[in-house]
Amino acid sequence: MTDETKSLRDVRLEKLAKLRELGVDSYPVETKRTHRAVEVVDGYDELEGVDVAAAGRLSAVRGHGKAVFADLTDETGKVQLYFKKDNLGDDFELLELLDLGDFVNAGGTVFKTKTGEVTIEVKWFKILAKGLRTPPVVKTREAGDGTVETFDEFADPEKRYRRRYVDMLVNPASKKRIADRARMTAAIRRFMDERGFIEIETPILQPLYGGANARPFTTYHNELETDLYLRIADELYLKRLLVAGFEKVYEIGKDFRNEAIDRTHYPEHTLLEWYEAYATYEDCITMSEELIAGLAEEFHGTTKIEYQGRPLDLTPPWRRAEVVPTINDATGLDVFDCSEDDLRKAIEKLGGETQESWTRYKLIDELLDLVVKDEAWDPMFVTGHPAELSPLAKRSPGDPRIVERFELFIAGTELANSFSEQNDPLAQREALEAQAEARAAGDEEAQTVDEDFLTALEYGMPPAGGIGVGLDRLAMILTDAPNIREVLAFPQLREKK
RNA sequence: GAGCCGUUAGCUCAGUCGGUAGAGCAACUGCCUUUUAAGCAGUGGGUCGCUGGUUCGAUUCCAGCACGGCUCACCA
Repeated sequence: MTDETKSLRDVRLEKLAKLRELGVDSYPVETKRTHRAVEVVDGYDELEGVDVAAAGRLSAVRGHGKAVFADLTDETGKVQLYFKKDNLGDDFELLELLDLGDFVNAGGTVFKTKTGEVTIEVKWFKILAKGLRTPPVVKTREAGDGTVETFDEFADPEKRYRRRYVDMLVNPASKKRIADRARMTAAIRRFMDERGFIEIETPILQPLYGGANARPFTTYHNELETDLYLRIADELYLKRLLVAGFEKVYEIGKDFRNEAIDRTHYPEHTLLEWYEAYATYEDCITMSEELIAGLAEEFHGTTKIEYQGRPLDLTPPWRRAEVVPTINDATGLDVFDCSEDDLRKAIEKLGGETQESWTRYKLIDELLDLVVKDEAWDPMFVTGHPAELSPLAKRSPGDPRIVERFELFIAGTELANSFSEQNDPLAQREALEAQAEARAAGDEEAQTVDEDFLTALEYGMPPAGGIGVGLDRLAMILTDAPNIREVLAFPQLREKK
């Protein structure tokens, strides 16, 4: 804490002490509240002349000698309070001991000022909670055309993220994003539930991690005396539920990947996964179009939205691009019938870089990025990945070199990944053992062999379509957030030393 | 991990071609009983991110470090 903070804080501590001397409890238990702020404003026609009581924070104070105007802000918005010495007598002096940010309970008669603002003429008030810190004072002015000009916005990203409660307190847009995200999650659950899916929670602490290629967080359970991993995907457990006899399951939860943070990546990210028996990845295409287009309609009233100043058309059906033909067209190669050297040259020609250790399939993956993903803005399904890139997917009946899979790209980032799920226990074992080999050869992100999962498959898993959808990124698109941190309530920053 | 940029009052920002800093809002004092970025008058508040170097003198120049932002790499 700096000295300056202390001095502002000291002033408030002194006021708190004075209140105590006067016998005022600055943190009382009881609140009397009949209306929320915006209910008073919107209900003016019925409430004119009626006594109401509101509670909230003092967000502005405008003194006029023997009268004071103040804004009282609660979760709904703000209502103006009018304190008059004539009405309040000695209590009027207590206003001196209130500060911006204090929680206050006030009751009185609803009226409209000369300038037409709905206001409560206060007859009584009491402090509900004294604040010791001065909140940043952000002021706004509404122009005639409805645009809002903001002064001294609390804008430093570091300060905003480190004290997110202050950010959300003084920046309505920050708070709205978080609330919109919650609405989005609720809408998704409704969407899934309406279609007969049930949400089942699967383990976050896992003895083995799988279902994706990523480095995990490791932890230790004292009583079991064993290392455990924080899950990197829900996939393998949700598929066990298909074995168990559930036909439509989903889960919304956090996955943990021990990786760097950037604009679209965060180590604990929220994923929606669903699995539907007797469906294929084609069904997942339809359903993801319906889900996301429906959310756009719900949030924006249209599927033609804007993201970061650029039009984004979410109207289904969405474009599709097949991996192999697209790469072949762009490079003039046949990716299944050319040398690794050709692939490397093609990558360099497209402005990419390669690493010595990369396998053929990693090279193809890189080409995929360069050729397909970078141009994807409006939604695009990238389908038909080489089988070696997708150990948990079923091979395409028409071409065993590729799988029944899509990745969905929107606004330049991957939003979903889906396959017709591999349910052949022997083929699955083979694919996972190939992963384990790659792992032994140094690929830290290759998957491991989960014997219990393979055993489950041997009991029989129905054919199924499955998908994982990145909900942080979906929230970014729906709330026009430039950075993943904006859709997280409390993003992590490096500790200040 | 790399490159570029940033860090000055509670908040938003100026500024010092090197002589220990300013504004608005917030705070404090006074005036003001329909204001709303209320107004008017006045006051206080800063080891200029940290540590070193150069210098008579560093917040300013240089280096290192910390934290952050953007871009790239990695990745969903």
